[in-house]
Amino acid sequence: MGRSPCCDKTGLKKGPWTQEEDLKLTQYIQMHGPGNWRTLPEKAGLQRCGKSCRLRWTNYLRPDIKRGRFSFEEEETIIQLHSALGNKWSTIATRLPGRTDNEIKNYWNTHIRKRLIKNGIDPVTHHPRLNLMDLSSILNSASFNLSNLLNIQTLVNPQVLRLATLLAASSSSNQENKNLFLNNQNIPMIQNSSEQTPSLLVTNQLWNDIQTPHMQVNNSQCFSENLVNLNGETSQQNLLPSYLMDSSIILPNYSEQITPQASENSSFQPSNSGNNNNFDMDSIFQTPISSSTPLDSTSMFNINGSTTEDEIESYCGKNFSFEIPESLEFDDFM
DNA sequence: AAATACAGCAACCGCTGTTAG
DNA sequence: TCTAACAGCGGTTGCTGTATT
Repeated sequence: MGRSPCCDKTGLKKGPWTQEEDLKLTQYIQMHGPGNWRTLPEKAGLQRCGKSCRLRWTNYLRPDIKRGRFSFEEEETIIQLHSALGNKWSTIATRLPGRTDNEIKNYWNTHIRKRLIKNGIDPVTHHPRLNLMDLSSILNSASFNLSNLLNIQTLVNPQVLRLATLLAASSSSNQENKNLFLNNQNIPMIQNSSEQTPSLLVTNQLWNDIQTPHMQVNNSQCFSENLVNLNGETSQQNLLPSYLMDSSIILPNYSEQITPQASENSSFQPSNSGNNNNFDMDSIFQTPISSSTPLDSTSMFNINGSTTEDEIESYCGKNFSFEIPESLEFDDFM
């Protein structure tokens, strides 16, 4: 140990650089080249620590630095690389000539990240985000029997059911439920966020949404996008995470089955219209404005472990949250 | 016009890995 | 092999300009 920051030395200046300091540093490096940062300040006549000089040079004064607004191509590259690499800003910077890691990091945090969040995209995983109010706690309850839920597939939308089983398996300590889930659904367990395989989900639609944040998501079509991979190939895919997908499940056309009566009823309950196979997505994926129970961020299940209030609010948005009345008894379904 | 909130960004902090003596 | 300095990296802070009330 015993490594105290060089800036701890008394008499060394901190804070914003002046033009005079920039000039001194630039002139010195032009004559002697960068490096030897420890001795550089004294030789250059600067009351700065070497680290501060190095940062000033690498992030601002270097002649090959490109300043100004990020282009479409640059922003697209950042999103793609971040999707694959995560917060490896220095690595990302090597793919953007003239841009520093610090500049890219700042641009990500102040622009791209916010817009992704606003549009319901997790800036960490680059997947659409889901907030399932209280569902996980219900599924975690001791009285909850997963096998019963798995038997109501004719009543409930298969994808919703799938999500429910996923949550049950990922959050429950009940190994029996986990095994049951795996055997019935044949999809991988949700991964720890730190172990996630880097994903690449940059879409034309996403770019449009970033540019014009007015995304109106239809529940029945919000996950169908034109995907563009690094090779420039385009394909029609579902934006749901792979663990929520199952080619064996044929999704009904909800847009043709929604009835005004059902849409007005935001409670999670089966339709009484005779055909129980018809399930109203709107009745599930809606948080009624008139709800007397305000959304409680602490009760929202967050797959990706995001923490900030504004993110929670944004992700929940109007797109993908639903309310389950406290009075709901799953046994009533059976 | 003043106060406040917000956004953007430069700079700092602290940690880790590398290198030289 | 050990130690200290260097260099790099990612996260965070705080200043400044702008927008809003």
